Amino acid sequence: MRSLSHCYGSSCVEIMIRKRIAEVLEQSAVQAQEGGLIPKVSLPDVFIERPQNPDHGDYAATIALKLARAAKMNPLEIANSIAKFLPDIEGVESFSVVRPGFINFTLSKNWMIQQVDEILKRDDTYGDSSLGEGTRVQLEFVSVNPTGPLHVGHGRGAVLGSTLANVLSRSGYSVEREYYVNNAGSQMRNFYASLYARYREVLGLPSEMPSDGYFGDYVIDLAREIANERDEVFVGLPDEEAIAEIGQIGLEKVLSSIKEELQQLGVEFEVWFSEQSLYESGVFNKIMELMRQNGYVDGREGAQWFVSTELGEDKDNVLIRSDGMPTYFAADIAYHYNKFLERSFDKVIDIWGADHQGHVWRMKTAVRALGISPDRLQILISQMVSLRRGEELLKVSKRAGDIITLRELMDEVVTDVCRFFFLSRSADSHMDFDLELAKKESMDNPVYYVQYGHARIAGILRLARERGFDYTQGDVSLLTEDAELALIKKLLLFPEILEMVATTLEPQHLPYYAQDLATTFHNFYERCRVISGDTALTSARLKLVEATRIVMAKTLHVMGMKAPERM
RNA sequence: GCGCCUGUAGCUCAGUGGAUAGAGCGCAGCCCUGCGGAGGCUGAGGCCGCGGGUUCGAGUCCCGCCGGGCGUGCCA
Repeated sequence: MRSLSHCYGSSCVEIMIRKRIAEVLEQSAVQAQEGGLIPKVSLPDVFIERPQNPDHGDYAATIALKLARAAKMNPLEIANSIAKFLPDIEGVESFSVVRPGFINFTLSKNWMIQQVDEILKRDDTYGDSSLGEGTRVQLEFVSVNPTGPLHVGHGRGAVLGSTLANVLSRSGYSVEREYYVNNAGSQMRNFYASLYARYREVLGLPSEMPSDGYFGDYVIDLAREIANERDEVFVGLPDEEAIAEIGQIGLEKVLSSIKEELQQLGVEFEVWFSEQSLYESGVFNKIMELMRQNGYVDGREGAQWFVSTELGEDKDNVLIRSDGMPTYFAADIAYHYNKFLERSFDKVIDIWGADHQGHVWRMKTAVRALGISPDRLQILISQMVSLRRGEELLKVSKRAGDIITLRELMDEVVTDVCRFFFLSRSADSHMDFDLELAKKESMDNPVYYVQYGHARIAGILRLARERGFDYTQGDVSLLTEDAELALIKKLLLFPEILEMVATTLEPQHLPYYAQDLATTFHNFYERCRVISGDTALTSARLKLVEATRIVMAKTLHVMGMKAPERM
């Protein structure tokens, strides 16, 4: 099969027939225009959809319907005109023009069946694409202040980010994952002071917590830990010095426990970027100067303001407080300057929690003020997570006393289930995480349903090996049952799912696909005996089973989950 | 008040402007002489919050209202 897209990799071949259909349709539409059958209006993006109704074929094009208005023609007539120029397409058996103007395509069964061999050949690169054409994209996520433990909402963002990183790197993007460590702001100072106060308290010395300090119990635990390890070495120091030193130790401890938890959740980063370094490297001063030169900085009330109203924002924002301390926002501007102009990422994706919503617009405005196209910055907001257990509904709030930490969640729920559940909801939606369902190790739990599918497949392949079957020469054309074809069709959908996730940055399609694939496989399994006395048929079916294993394992792996051989 | 998100089956949620709106759980049934029953099949259950609009076509886009969440600091 010939490749339709620019490939920069070695063994990159596109299996996506959908792309081919779109391309051919566009050409035919142009030809119809040149032949005078359709007025020469500008063509809409050719979108090929998957009809829900099998009577409508495997793919459907709506280009004629979309053209109708501009062309001032009956869409059916347009569709017929385009259809006149449609050449034969490999893999497409037939097409038909249907009222009110759809062009429906039906794939050739024979072609579809042959794709099983194609998948086996591709193995775990099946579904990879060159969509991104090597675009360098930075994915920044989690980036929680190291002032305390992660909560479940952070876990959601972490899973979202790591999954998108997997998908994008499979789709021809060069991806770098980064955690921005806010180790410089006033919140950190506040945390250090709180920790120091607790430390003195642990040692029975007079102490005073900052009024807006961190009152969580974990600070006391941390202080106790430090007191145990370091005894009373900080007692003799002047307060400022002691706070700085003990703060540094606290920061490292919190950070390493954050790292550990994320690792347990299957989330890793190439870069841990220090906010402090923005000041040390001079980028911060540089962007302040730049913004000043461009006339976006104004001093009033003792502070330095970003005059974002000049750029259409509804209010100005403080960059440097009247006490001389830069705001988080100002540091973030320097950080984004660093991302775009010093490290030259083509594209930056930030994943923030819903509580940072108000920051989105001004960040985009600031990027614009630096002369960078805001289109290169994409900010995803992951909404709140609520936990429930039966009737008990607990909201997760940083401010409230009863924080539910990611640690607590992971103590109860295994990683794969956490990941699958977090991924199953679109980032835009607030989610209810049902602990009861998550902990069930039964068919009620979709995670086990999917993984069971994989284990079942592994079991069949294991048995085949034990019985000495060599299916490498199997003839896939023996796969003619409806259940077999349905399974093959589902496998052919996989590259489209990956492309959709890479394009929309909405990974919830993955768990849904995984369930769908598992269901289709189980159905096939019920109807088609794989290992039987018919050696030829067995070999053919083993090929299909192996192809299914490849796709199912990959779907799970992209989601950061295990594909178990046994359960 | 203003900004962002959200409202789809009893519950939790999918649904790239298209043709008859889906899944899981729950509910009512059915299917084990053979590869993993942690399975398969069937059924009931919907004014897609409400009202306008755009469009050949709206769960999807726009406006208004109602309900829920988050934000709205010289916090991050």
